[in-house]
Amino acid sequence: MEKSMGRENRTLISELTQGKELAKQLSHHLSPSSSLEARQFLLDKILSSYEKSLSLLNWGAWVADQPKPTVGIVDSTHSFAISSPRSEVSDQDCKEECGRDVYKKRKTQSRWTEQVKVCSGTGLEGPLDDGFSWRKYGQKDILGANFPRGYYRCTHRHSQGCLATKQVQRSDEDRSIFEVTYRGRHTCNQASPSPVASPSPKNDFSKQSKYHCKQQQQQQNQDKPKPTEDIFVNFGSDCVQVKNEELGSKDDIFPSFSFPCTSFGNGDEENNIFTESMMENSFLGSFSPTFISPETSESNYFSMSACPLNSFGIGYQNVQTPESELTTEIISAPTSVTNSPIGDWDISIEMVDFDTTFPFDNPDFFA
DNA sequence: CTAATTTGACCTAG
DNA sequence: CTAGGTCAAATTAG
Repeated sequence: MEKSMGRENRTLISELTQGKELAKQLSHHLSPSSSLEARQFLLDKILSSYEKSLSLLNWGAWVADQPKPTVGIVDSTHSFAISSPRSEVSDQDCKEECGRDVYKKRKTQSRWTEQVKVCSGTGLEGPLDDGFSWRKYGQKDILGANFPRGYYRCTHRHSQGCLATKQVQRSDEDRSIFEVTYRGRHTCNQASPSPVASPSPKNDFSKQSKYHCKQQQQQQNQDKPKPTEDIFVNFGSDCVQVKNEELGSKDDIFPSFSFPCTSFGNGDEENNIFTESMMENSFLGSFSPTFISPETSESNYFSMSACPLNSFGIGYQNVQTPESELTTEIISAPTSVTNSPIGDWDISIEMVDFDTTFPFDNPDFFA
């Protein structure tokens, strides 16, 4: 256990350090003479670093019961976690017995939205698989939306009382955009949430091999008869955007994260073993840490940290939220990444204790 | 056979 | 009252 923690810490430090240096690089490029691309590139890298770091903090620190008030994201995340700490847990208990109580709690549950864009355009789209087993329990036509919304809950709801649920809906006009809203956290012990390392036993898609399998259940529209075959989507061009939202609160605006999993540049690599399974464990603040087994968590860390890595800024375009209707109150600060990221991330930076003493020349990075 | 999905009824919040 | 979310019986898939 400590081993993984150590590794994690190192990764964290490494990421932060990198972010710091990148920021310095960026400062060099602030002069108008610098190329915009260079700046974009740096920005993207910085964001990626922070994102990764934050995620690590989320899991590692929190599980270890260490309410680090570090960064904005963490903070905001944390807040929803505590917004209904025991209610979620007790709910599950009560749920079985009290039955209809669910409706009430619905409101208090933390949730966050992940926007998945599949740029493949091959016609076969499917939401990314987050590594958990979901079971569809409902579908609803949503007002103003052309596509129905699918409701999923964790398969282990009964066996382990896992309350995690998610909703999947795809954008009206942009069929390539899926909005996945997660609710609650997984309290179950899933075999191997990270398909990257080990494919889940039940879904053994050998054809999807090394790539992260997105054998997501078909949460589809009725035009598609049976997408069972391959919902395999071309990864090279997936973009995932994650938004955190706390119900009712708007001050913890944490801008959406963009994970340009675009393999960009180097053509088709298999390098992009990305998954969008990151947010899974972000909200465990309120749950007993026991539900995560060391090994499980470890693999989680892995898949998560793998994601934003190759985000080279150049080919990057922010998958901004379709101005249409992104469900409720999704924080609309999507352009932050390209437009004014620093501003939004400002808090993060200072809280992380940016070391301003570092000399402005780092040979390490840049080009 | 078991497990997952479908689908309309039901329930709640706004 | 309406829209969104969930339940649960019926159906389908593995």
